[in-house]
Amino acid sequence: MAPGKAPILTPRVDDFPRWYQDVLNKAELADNGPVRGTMVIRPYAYALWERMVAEVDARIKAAGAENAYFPLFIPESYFQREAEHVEGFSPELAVVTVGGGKELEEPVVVRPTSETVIGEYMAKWVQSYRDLPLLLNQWANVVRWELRPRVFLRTSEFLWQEGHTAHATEEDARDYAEHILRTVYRDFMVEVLAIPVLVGAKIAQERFAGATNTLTCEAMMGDGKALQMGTSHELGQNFARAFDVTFLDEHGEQRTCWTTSWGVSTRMMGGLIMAHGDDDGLRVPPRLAATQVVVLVVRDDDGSVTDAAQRLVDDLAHGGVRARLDARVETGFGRRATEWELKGVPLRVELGPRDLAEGQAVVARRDDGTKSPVSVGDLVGRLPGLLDDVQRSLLAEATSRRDGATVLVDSVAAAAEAAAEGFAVVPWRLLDDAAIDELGRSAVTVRCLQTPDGDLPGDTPADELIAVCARSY
RNA sequence: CGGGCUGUGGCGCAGUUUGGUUAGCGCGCUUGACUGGGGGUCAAGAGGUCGGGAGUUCGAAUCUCCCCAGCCCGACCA
Repeated sequence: MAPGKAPILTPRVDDFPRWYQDVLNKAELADNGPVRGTMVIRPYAYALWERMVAEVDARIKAAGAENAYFPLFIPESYFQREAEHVEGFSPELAVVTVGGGKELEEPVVVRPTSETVIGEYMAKWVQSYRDLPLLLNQWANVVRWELRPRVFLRTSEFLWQEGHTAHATEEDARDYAEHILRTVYRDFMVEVLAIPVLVGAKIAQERFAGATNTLTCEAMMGDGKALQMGTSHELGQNFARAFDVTFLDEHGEQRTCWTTSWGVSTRMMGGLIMAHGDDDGLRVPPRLAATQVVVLVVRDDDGSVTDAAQRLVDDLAHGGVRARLDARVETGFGRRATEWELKGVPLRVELGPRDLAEGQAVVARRDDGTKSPVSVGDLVGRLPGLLDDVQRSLLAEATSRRDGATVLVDSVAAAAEAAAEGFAVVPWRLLDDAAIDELGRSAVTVRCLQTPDGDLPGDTPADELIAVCARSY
């Protein structure tokens, strides 16, 4: 940005939430919906979401689950069947009481999550141990009425994927919940989103309503606060009992299933923005980017530059690069460059008459802002490698920022202080209920429990675990 | 639910205290010219039930009353 010019976005250090809002607007990502707490996802953001869906969906399928679709409307009575589930969700339910102009005999809940309906059908479909495991997933919208909405992070309606599985044994269910967390969620977040995430278990107070164990992927945002990016739950036999999901085992014994559920949502869009965004806007990691390279025609007097740029885009596309042409020469160069930076396109190729005469183009990296000339003939060969560099550098930057803002402490007071700026890691045995209350007074919560080497707790004794504490979204 | 604040072109705001001709400004938008390697310059335009209703007044964005919406803080929360 030219010195002396007013910044396009509120600088992050001045007001991070304001910056976030500015990015949503200026990068044309989303608008608020007409009903409080709802959002409109604009095309550029939706294209990113579609990329997330494609990547996550492929991993879910690789984990053996199949897609299905269950209804948006759920009989209210279903929610009554699992005590903790009702208690947890009733404050945020949207309930339909009128249909077709008539008062409904039984009110209908707009799904906040689908354990209950899916449980009902699992009970029908699972009869024998041969039907297990039953591995289902659905892509859907859900509604949870929110009092403090924030676009992408907490909205009353959001898009997500919810997996629901039934297993013959507790061990099998536990393994699968862990498998999803590691090979679907963590892998996607680290490898595609370039966001380093901590895997861990939620403490009892933070568990999903009705779960026996909740596993989580926690990321650190640019302001040091934590964001829960995805969760995978062991539901024990709570829902299986409530919905009578049972089977005959190989010995002819009637047994109750063990179920899991797991989800990631459009909240990841918020995570993407806040983990990688800088004062110039969004920075999209290349593996996620719907547009990896924008070829920008700087100026064109006779059409020759645009022709060359179009050929380049075609060649890149043939080489498997998601490239896009910007030949809007009637719009100033600076404006267009700024626009693509706001949108975080990883690489920008600038092509003008001057370049064309010299047989080169200028390649600008969004991650570090550097520009370098590359001969036109080399572009198709070199850009894929550059995209890999950008991908790596975004992950490296996010990782070192997180590690730099993570402090090991050995007292509750020190944890509260450290968590004001980032993550505080404290021995779990130091945190009794009173300590958790004390942290809460500084808006600090236990984000997850881990083994000392940063893995899921598994069977590790509780007094050997560490607690990651932070403020959170 | 309690306390505080705000509603004025698409967005952000001034004007309200002390009522007074035609309601301004920045950004954005449209058209044109010159431009063009970082939101370029100049010119000409479009766009308004001043949140809604009632009242006071010769006259209301401005004063009074009622209502609505949103924001912040508290309380409550996967």
